[in-house]
This record gives sequence, C-alpha cells and structure tokens, in this order.
Amino acid sequence: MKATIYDVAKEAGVSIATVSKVLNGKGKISVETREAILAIMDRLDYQPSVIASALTGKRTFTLGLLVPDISNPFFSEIARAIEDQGEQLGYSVMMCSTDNKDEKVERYIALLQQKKVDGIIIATGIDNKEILEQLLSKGIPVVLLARDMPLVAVNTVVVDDYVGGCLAASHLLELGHRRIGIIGEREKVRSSRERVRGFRQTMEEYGAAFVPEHLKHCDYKVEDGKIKALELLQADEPPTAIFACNDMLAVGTLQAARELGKKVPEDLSIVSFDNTILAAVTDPPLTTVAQPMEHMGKLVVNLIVEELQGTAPVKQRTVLRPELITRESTAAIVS
Amino acid sequence: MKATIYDVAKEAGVSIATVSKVLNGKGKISVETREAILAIMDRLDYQPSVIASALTGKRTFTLGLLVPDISNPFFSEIARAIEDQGEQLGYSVMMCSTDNKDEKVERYIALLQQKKVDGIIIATGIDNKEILEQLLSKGIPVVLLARDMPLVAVNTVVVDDYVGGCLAASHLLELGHRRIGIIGEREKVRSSRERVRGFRQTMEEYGAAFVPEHLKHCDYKVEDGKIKALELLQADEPPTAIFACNDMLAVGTLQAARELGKKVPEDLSIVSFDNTILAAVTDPPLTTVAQPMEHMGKLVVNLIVEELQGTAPVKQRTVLRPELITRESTAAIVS
DNA sequence: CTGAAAGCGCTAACAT
DNA sequence: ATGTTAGCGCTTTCAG
Repeated sequence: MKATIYDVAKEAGVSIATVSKVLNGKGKISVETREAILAIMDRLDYQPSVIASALTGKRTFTLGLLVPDISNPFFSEIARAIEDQGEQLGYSVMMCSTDNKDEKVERYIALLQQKKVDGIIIATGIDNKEILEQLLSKGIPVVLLARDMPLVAVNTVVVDDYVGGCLAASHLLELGHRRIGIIGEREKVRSSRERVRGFRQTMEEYGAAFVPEHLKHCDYKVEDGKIKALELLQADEPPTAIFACNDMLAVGTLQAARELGKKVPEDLSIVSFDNTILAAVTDPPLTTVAQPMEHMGKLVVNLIVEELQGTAPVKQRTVLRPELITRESTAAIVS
Repeated sequence: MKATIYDVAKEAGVSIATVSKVLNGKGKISVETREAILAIMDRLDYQPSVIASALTGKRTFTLGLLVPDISNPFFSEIARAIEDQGEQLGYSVMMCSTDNKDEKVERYIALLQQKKVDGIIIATGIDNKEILEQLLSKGIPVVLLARDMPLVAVNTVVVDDYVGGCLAASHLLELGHRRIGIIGEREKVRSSRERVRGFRQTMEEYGAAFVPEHLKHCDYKVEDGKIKALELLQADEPPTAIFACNDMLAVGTLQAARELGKKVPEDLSIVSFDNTILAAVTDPPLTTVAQPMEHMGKLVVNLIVEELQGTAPVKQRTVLRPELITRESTAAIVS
C-alpha cells in the first residue's frame, strides 16, 4: 500500500503531528528531525493525500473550467493558458464542456462543488443569471472569462469587444469599404452584440449607411457562418466586405466566397475575431481582431487564486485591449 | 454551511448509517424511511462530499488525461469525446498538457496520484518506459490512447497507423503519382513511423521507387511542416504529391506550396492524417486519413471504467481502422 | 430494518 | 521542540 503519514512517523520515531509540521513548514522543528523526516519521506516515496488534507478544510488545488466546447480552438487555446498558469501555482484543472446549455452548466457546477474544487472559471454563457448568483452566494471563488454579466458582482476578465468591433470596422472603412456585411452570434451572446455595436458605431462615424439586411445572426460554427455568408453574398447588392464575429464564422464565410467563385480579398474582404489557429491556417490567412488568450488565462488563474487566499481585494473587472492583426483577407476596394 | 450527512440524519431522526445506506442503495431500508430521507436530502440541498467518500476508499470519479497539448485540435477533439463519455458515466476529467516532456509527465502523474484519480488516460508520448511501468505496478488503471508501447502490458486504443499509411499511399498511387514526398514526425514517434512504413510498403507494391531524400522528419507543428515542405518542393525533381503525417504538417505543406506559387491539387497533391477541423477548413480542404476520434474517446473511457470496476478482462489492445476521406487536395496527375 | 462505532489520512489547537 | 487528541464527512462491519 501507499505510505501514509503514520508510516513516516513510525519510521522516524516521531508523532504524526511532527511529520505534518515539516510537511507544511509550520511550527518549530529542529533541523535534525526535519532532515531525518524528509529523508524518510522520500525513501518511502511518501505522497501526502490531497484528499485527506482537503477533508480537514484545506484546499483541493483543483479548479473547474466551464467552456462551451473544449474542442473549439478558441477555448482549447484558452484552456491551455489556464492549465499552464495553474500548473505554475500547483493547481489542476477539470474541464467541463457545456454546449452553452444551462442544464449542463448546473450539472457541472454541482459536480464541481461535490468535488470541492477551490474555484470555478466560467467561460461559457449562462442564460439564467440565478445559477451564477446562487453559486456566488456559496462563497466559492468564481471568475468570469470572456463572458460578462456586468450586473453581477463577480470578478471578470474580458476583452474589450466594443473596441474590437471598432478596430475591425475602421480597418475596413479605411480600405474604402462601405457596403459591409456582419455575421454575429445569436443575439443573446453579449460579446458578439458588443462587437457588432462597436462595428456599427464606427460605420456611422465614417458615414457608412447601415443596412439592416446586412446584419445576420446565427450559431457559432463554420457551417452556420457559411449559410449566412451565402445569404449576404447572393443578395442584389452584395457587400464588398464581411465582418465575422469569430474565426469559425469567418472560415464559413471564406467557404461561401469560394463556392460563389469570389476571390478573397479581391472580390470580398473578410475580418474576423479571436485569432485562433484557424485564422492563421486559412487561405488567405485572416485579418482578425486578436484576443490575448495567453494573458487572459494567466490573469484569470491569478485572480481566482488570490481570491481564495483571501488576499483578493474588491471584485474587479479587467478589460483587455484587443489588437488588429492584419493578414491577407482584406484589401482596399477598387472602384 | 453545507449540509452534511449528520444534518440529514438528525433532521430525519435516524442514524448517519441509515442515511449512508439510502445514499448508496445498500442494505435494507423500509420504503417509508427511505422516502423520508430522500425528501429531507433535497429539502436541505444535500450534496454528498466526494472527498469524504473517497477517503474511505471509494472512487473519486475523476480521470486524468495526459496529452501533449490540449490546444492542438487533434487532442482537444479527443478530449471532448472523452469528457462526454466520462460525463455519461459520472466522471470528471483533469487535463494535463505535457509538451511531450517526460519531466512534465512525471510531475502530472504524481499529482494525479495525490489527488487519487481513479484512472489515467495517456495520450502523450513517453520516452522512458519505466515511468509507465512504475505507474502500472501501483495498480492504477491506465489506458494508452493513440500511442502505444506493445511491450508493456497495458490497455491500449489506437488507430491502425500502418493501414492508414497504406490507404494514403494507394490513393495517391492510383491517381498516378510516383514521386511522392513524406513528412513525418520525429523518428521516435511510433505512430508516425508506422504511417510512413505503411506508406512506403504500398509504394513498393506499386513499383514506385522510394527516394530517401523525399522523406523528412520534424516536430509536429505547422511551421515545421512548412519548412520541410519547402525543402521538398525546392529540390531538383520535386515530388508531385506529399503525404503529411498529421493535419498540422499538411497545413504547413499547403502554405509552402502557396509560397512557391504551386497550385493544390493541380501542381501538388496533399494527403494528411487525423481529420481534425483543420483538414476541413483549409483551401482546398484536405484529403485525409480520418481517425475515429469520437469512438476512440468513448472506448477509452469505457475501458478504464471497466478496469476500475474489476469487470475488466485481460489487457487488451484495440486497433481501430482509419478511413480515407477524399476532399480536394488530391487529383490525378497529368502527364 | 436500523444504529453504534471504528476508521480513512491529515490538520490544528492545546499540552507537555 | 514535539506529542495528544479531536475532528473533517463518509462507509462499513457488527450488533441489536
């Protein structure tokens, strides 16, 4: 069997309390006994049980991560960043793909609580605000990532979607585009709404007319984007540029353009959002508004760990600035 | 505070043993008390502590998943499949990205043991076989996924890489290609070696000469593939087709071709392996040897859970058949 | 059918 | 500087 604290204590001829103390670097222990105990620990290949320690009220050193879908590149890239920072600080992360279904969110949250995770990172949409509030009321550290609910008092890390939208728009407008299509996620997705809002706002500032028919909403997958892009491009006066609210939708747009024999960027410019691996891999590579995913992951872990150490100050909302990455899917309009 | 088993016992006027029994459906409990207890449980919103239960020797209902990099689409897609099947069976999964470094593998394995996970799914390469053997000797259920070490007695789920290589080769050969380049991962990666072996074997059968200079090895990323593809394509007699051992390398190959002004598939055919989202998203979409990722994930979870229930028979090695998906990156050679 | 009690491995007062 | 002891929340004999 695995060695326990008792084995170490017996072997060292001391009490378990002493062993526990050297384990946690607490209390005063003479150098000799400490050394001796340490030696025995690794001779016995002793690994303290996180479970037992957690039962006495200590941490489990485990974080829960809720995302819509871990196989979506945006979230898997974020997950990697979170995992890395977690590992630095001694935390493991449990992944939970919710498919944006409240029902799954609830199931996972309940599960995570039973497993006594130290904190939960929520990067998935939640329709019912109460789920979140109830969770918060239990005092479990929670941080929202890439999704926010301004009315709820919770730590949040987001990118400035509005500014991102503006960035995308001014790029296109500077290139001379005026008839621009927009493909966003479903209306209820706040971040998408904000991106669109920034985009439209900027269009207005440039005096570009906003045509309601040029704004489409759909789910977040490639296929959805393709369908909407086809609609846009087959209209009477098709747009000369399209802003897709994420990389997947942009890929769909690219496919639609290809299907219609339109060249990108000659016949159609495309700007997307996120800058996942997808944006770098398409042909042409996509001009996109990049989210600093690595930084976001790091930040979110730090925040949650601070919160559970009690060193956390008041709730905060960190808004990161996105950045436009110019690649080859956009070009000046020729008229 | 959260309700404990004591709270519900007191509330129901019974002992905690009774509550425990209804919780686990063990022993004989009268219908009335069971009902009463159940009612109280949910009135108190009682959630049994997995931690406490684990301490008494029960399962933690948590699985560890070791992959090289969760942000690599192949692994994130597999992870999703594993997560889903795990959820079906009541298991959570902790993700661990190892970057294929033994040192990280060891750290993560130690951590997972301290957290008393019920089983570990290993989908990452391990150089030092002893790490695996040591783990197995502790009696922790382990399953290898997409990586195998035939000499070690461990449950394994893999795709038939050799056959996959054959499939890729015959497709290209049937299209008339004879000068074919191959880009594989580093030599030590078994699955890549097997794919190449199958590929070469089939070439021989078709009487296509194998040119040593046409075989390149590198890391698994897009950029690596691009570099090797450039070398291949800039040679005196460049190949008319390239087999890339995974989708990322194929993407790199696609980029190299574009950079050199070669059209795919007119000037160069490309076949890849995996069939991740990347293969569907490039232009042209890639002909690729698909791994049944969903099925693999399901299988691997079932295997490990069977093992932990003791219902597991002898160790087994499941070899799944890959399937060629023909898309637009390959075409008959015109001479 | 139900309960009392002994642990699981560890932490944290409180003594010594 | 080190040891004693009482839990943490649950499972599991073993009695009743």
